[in-house]
Amino acid sequence: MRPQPSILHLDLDAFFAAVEQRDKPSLRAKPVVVGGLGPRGVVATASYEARAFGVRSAMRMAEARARCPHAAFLSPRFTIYRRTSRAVMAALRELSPVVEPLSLDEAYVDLTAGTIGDLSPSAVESLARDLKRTVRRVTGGLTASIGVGTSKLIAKIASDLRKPDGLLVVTPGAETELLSPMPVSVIPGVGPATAERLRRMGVHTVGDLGRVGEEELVRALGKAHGQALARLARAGDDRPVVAEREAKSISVEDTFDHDIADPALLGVVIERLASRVCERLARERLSGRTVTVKVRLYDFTTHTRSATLAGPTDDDRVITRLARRLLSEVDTSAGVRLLGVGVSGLADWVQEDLFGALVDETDADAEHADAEHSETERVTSGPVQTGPRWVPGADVIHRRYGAGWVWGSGLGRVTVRFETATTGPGPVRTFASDDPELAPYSPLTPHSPLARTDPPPAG
DNA sequence: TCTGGGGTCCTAGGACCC
DNA sequence: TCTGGGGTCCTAGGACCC
Repeated sequence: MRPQPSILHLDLDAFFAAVEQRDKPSLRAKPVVVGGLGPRGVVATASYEARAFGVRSAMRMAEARARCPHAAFLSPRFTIYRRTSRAVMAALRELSPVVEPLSLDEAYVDLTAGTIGDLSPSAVESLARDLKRTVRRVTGGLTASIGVGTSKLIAKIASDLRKPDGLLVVTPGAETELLSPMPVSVIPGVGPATAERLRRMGVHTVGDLGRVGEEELVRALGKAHGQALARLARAGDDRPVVAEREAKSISVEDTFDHDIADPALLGVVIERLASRVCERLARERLSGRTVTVKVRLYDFTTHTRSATLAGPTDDDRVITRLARRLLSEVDTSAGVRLLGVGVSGLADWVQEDLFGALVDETDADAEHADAEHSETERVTSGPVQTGPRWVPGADVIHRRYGAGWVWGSGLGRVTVRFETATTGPGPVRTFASDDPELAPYSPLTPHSPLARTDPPPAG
């Protein structure tokens, strides 16, 4: 536990709906519901005026319409929300560089990392008041709720307690008193399933939870969850605020207005989803090793199928082909409600089509290449850079495969094909990962013709 | 016409290696 | 050949969050 209330949690009130009300004055003080407008849409955010009619996040849109027919129903404009969110996050970074966004409308700030000298409760409260004014200014009028305390748990619960447009600083030492009468569901991580299990153990409040032994919680909820809850229940939370967490996966999914059973149509859809994932990979200069297909059937049962390549890729053809194969492993004949494609095992390189040659049906060495990248073969220990590239000034395309060698780990092999535009594919050669002949092609070698593929910046 | 879309983290079993 | 433990990786599913 920290000695001072130095963790701040900020939450923008009814964020999506508030942005819409800001941009469309006619909607101000009126019920606004933002979410999917299709037959299977759900509510993303309801303005407080709509909440008065019982409209809630994650509620089916049909039900929201029934409860509040006169509300404005809007589909989300994420580009605008992102822009507004960036302005708020920038304002938070003025307080302290250690800002951990949890979503577009929420973030933690570690005030000890900033230049604020006085972290007494009264000083922090006045700082938070200023911050609310700043948020209002940089967002064009949006309100935020702020909680401050000695831990993430306390700060988050505190910001919830005074919503909307609220502010609560929890004095050090007052944490247990605040928490113990509250229902266990206030603890982030205690959802319906956990709450039900706890209820059956006779645990309703955080106070009850604090009286249960850790061993019993671990037995009931598993090691990680049990241990975490045992600590949190006693307000023992020393989790740090972590700025700049790297993405672990990228995914795209679509729920269809009507179930799809036609295999040809499903094939088209999976290709489109794979392409969208690849666009995002390219935009964020990432590539990944594991492709996952998600299939939600007509009855809401959900299945995933995944496969891991020997090395990372962002190649549309490779990902699409794999996604199609994974989809074929699921029985979709009774109708599919949702399809998704995701990529994980992300590598932080500008990646090109690893194993791209495999999808080239005219590839004379396809068989060889297939053996080379057998999906069960484990060769990669780190990011690799691969793919066909033009070498400036030379009439040659190099394709490189393999793994580990970029880091000199010696775990993998590297296969290089030399092709020329006039003679077509040349022989494939396999090198040991540490073969000095490869050095000129390493992305880590300065001036390597293969090190970068993007054009130099203009001007 | 019940139940979005984007994520994170955990668990459990099996493969595989030492 | 058997037993066995530890560690890591992979896969599938589930809980949870906003």
